[in-house]
Amino acid sequence: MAERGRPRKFDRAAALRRAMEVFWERGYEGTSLSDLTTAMGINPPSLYAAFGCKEALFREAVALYEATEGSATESALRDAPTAREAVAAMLRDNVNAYACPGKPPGCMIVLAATLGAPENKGVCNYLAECRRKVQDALQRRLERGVIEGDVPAGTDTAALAAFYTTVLQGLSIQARDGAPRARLQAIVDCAMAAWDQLTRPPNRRAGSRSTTAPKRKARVP
Amino acid sequence: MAERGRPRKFDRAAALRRAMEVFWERGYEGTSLSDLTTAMGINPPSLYAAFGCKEALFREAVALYEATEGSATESALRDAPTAREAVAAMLRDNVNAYACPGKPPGCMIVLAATLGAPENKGVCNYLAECRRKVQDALQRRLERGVIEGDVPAGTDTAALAAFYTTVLQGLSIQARDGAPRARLQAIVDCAMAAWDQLTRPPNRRAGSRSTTAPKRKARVP
DNA sequence: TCAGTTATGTAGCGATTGATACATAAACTG
DNA sequence: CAGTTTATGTATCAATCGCTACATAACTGA
Repeated sequence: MAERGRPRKFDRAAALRRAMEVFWERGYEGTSLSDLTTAMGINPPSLYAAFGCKEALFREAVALYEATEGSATESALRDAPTAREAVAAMLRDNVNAYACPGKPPGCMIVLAATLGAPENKGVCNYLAECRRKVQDALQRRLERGVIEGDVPAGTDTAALAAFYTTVLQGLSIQARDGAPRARLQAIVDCAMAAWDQLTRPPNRRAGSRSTTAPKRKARVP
Repeated sequence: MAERGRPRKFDRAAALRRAMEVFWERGYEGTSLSDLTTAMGINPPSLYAAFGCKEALFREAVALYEATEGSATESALRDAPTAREAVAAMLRDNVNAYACPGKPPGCMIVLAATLGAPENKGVCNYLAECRRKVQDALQRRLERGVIEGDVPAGTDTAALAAFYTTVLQGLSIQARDGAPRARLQAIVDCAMAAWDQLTRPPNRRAGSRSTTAPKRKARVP
């Protein structure tokens, strides 16, 4: 099982990490092959031999991102003892990751390919699926909270998961726009302030009236 | 003051609208000049004579977007009688805009140029400034609520504005990922459920402890 | 009628895009 | 050693990128 042929001259893992950093900073369409080969310190044939094509390299870069920079979400949801603490830890740890000095601000999976040309739709859909998986994992964690008793039965776990995922995704935009860590954390605190209200049993919930059609006349002070 | 020279053969406003739709759907870097001229029904020289260059056309398209599709935010903040109703209306109206059939889902200003190549940094910064203006307008509306008495004095209007702006921006990602209007509205309801807690006077606020460093041991059910 | 002015269509600019052909280099096996 | 296999560097490829030169068309005012 020994390696055949001429051995690779560069460190594949290190080169992949460089590629990830460039994609994270500039996005998929904003990164050219020239940008990649320069950052990775290799020539195009080496890149194609080792990674296949630009899109395949990007997918590997996303996988690396998930396993390293983006691992806070999974570990928070897994390790926290209650659903509430899991959500709070997930948001807090991601805030720390989004505002880490020396690294691109915000989440690569949220930012690197929101829109794009039709020929890059595969990339956009791939990231969308990654985002959906995060939301699903959050919802499962909430449902586990219902089973374990720290979240009341009847809680709308799907809505709750969608809400906190939305906040998480919005935080990436805020981080890219230059919001410092303290402000991101303040946003998280605001989001967590809704927890008690959102996990109140439906029958005695107070502030859950819909905002789609205000029933009563506005109170003018 | 009559017009000199050969008159323009195409409708400039209509062509700009077509350009806006393409940018909205594919983003700045995902849209080529060929895409634009095809959608606008004109040839490159006409585009450059009428709009200058790709970036100038994009900025005009953004301005058109703000004046039409994105006008809900401004009108909601201006017309609602209380700050709370203003925020609720802003979120609700934007949800309706984000999930409007036949139009690209989500907000163009949030999605069209999150990341990009260094040479397109001007475009990204321009959109970031647009987003900051929305957040500033929201904060001013909250401060008006403090003055008019429907928001308690001492409320952290900056944090509140950042929070609801974050939700608004996250909703664009959710919309692009295919969330139907009902789910987007459910997210808005979750965000509004935090209002009472966030506008409670600071001294008797209950759930405002920071999540940065949990002080007490987790409660295990 | 005739400059002067502006818009249009054709055709193509230099540069860059993602991706390769090809000869050579460096390892292994026999 | 020869033969096989794989990686590397050079030097591109066709296609597309954003953009424009140029001749002509269609209007104005004098």
